[in-house]
Amino acid sequence: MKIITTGMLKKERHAFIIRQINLHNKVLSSDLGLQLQVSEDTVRRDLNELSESGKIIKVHGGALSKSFHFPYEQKDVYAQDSKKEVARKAIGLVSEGMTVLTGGGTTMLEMARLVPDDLEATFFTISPVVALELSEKKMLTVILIGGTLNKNAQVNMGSKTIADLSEIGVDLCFLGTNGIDLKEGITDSEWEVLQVKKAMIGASARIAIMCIGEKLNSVKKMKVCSLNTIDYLITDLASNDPKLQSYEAHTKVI
Amino acid sequence: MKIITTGMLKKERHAFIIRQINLHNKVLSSDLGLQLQVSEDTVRRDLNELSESGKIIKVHGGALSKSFHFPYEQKDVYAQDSKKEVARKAIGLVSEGMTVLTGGGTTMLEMARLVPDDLEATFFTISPVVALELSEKKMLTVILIGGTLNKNAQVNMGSKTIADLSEIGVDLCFLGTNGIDLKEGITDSEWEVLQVKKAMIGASARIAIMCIGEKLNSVKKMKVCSLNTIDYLITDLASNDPKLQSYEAHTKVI
DNA sequence: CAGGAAATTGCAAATTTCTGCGGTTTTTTT
DNA sequence: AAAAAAACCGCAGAAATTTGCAATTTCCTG
Repeated sequence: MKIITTGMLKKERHAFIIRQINLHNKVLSSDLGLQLQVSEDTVRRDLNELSESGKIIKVHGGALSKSFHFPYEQKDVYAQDSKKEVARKAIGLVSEGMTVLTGGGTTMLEMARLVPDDLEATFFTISPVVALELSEKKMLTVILIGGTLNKNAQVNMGSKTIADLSEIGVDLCFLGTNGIDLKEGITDSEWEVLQVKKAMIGASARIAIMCIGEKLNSVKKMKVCSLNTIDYLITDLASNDPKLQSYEAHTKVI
Repeated sequence: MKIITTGMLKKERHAFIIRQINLHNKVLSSDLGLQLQVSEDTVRRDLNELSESGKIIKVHGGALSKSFHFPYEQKDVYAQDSKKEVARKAIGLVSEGMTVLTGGGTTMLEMARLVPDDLEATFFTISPVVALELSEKKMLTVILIGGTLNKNAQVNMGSKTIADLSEIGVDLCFLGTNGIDLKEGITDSEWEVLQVKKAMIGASARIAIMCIGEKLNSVKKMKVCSLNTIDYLITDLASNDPKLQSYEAHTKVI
């Protein structure tokens, strides 16, 4: 990635660094030196200041996100990258002026982070976390669908959420899922989640399912909708991946 | 870009600077000196004034937009200790089984943190931040009132929020305020905020106002309600503080 | 409209902050 | 253990800011 910046104020550099860290979970002093067009000493001084005020964690070679958890196992990191890739592809579907509805979860959060700063659009969401992240983007209108906050999923659920969803209409809805299968379509294991997802589907003209490749061909207890209801299937896999071939008959694979 | 200006009054220069900042998110002292045809010393004095009145953020080399902020940065909390004391007193009003409604802001967030882990109660809130904090408490039911997320206040506002508030009824409502005065009662400076606060008051059997002592006897542009509407006034001051005496005729001072 | 107080502005000197560089130390890699 | 990479340290020049002060302008008031 090449980012050219000139004549930044120190505070701006700090903000830039924080953004880079939020985006990639880490930064290298050498990269920042090039991107910010300053010496690595200056970068290190910046990192020191940010570190002393507790915004980042400085390590040899650069810095890490404060919320960065050291990889417990390789798979976690791998999934993280996969989700970022899914998010990156997903945000490509959103264009100027659209009205979008999103659920919660880490993939949605990643997507919220990747919304371009100059995009003017309206985002409905049932996730307070996603809403707060989206509120960083100046040009967005963010509407939080209320309801009973589910402590595990950290999204709003329940009859109020369902009722409110039934009153809106959006262009595109992003949904995550744990169960997706050729025959059973989209499935879920929790009844409450199921109800909300159905309501979200009902509120949207087009539906995009986001899931990492390893979730393909797994079936949960209850059916959300069939594959034909889905307009886009967004995964981290390459579009020519054989695992995706059989899905292409039912939906647009991205 | 070349902008030629001559013979501007200070007020005009200030307006010009604010415009430039709104446009570009930052200004350089040196640029402004040229654009305004005044010495950089004058520019710096202007920036100092604008900074002191909280319109901009002055940094070495120029100034940044007030809305310039780091993603995730916890803004320096002003008078944090006082607010914690207010929060500590406030949470004492909540008892088992109650239904409570709260607004947003740092004081409310402090209160959310202080909710006992074993308290079983229902909290309605218009603040996603407070909601997420409350969701840490296992025994609470947390209901987030939806609406359009206000980027500055980080609370939900707008007609949807008002409508939803009109449909609920709670035992106790916690409200923060910037303006409280014996004669004018509770006042606020933003119309949208005013509407929401009125709706919150309408939804609750009892009203508790939370504010730090220094806010006492200040008046803003628009009236929320009179002091008699208020059931509790919670401040960080000792209950025998002379500043509080005159309020005791209208409301219970804590 | 004259006169004077108060506010404003530019200038220069003193001070502080910022930044890159060379030399040295520490950490990591080979 | 040696080599390489990254950090650290201190310094000096550049840039920005502060401060005091004098000159000027603005704003009242009679």
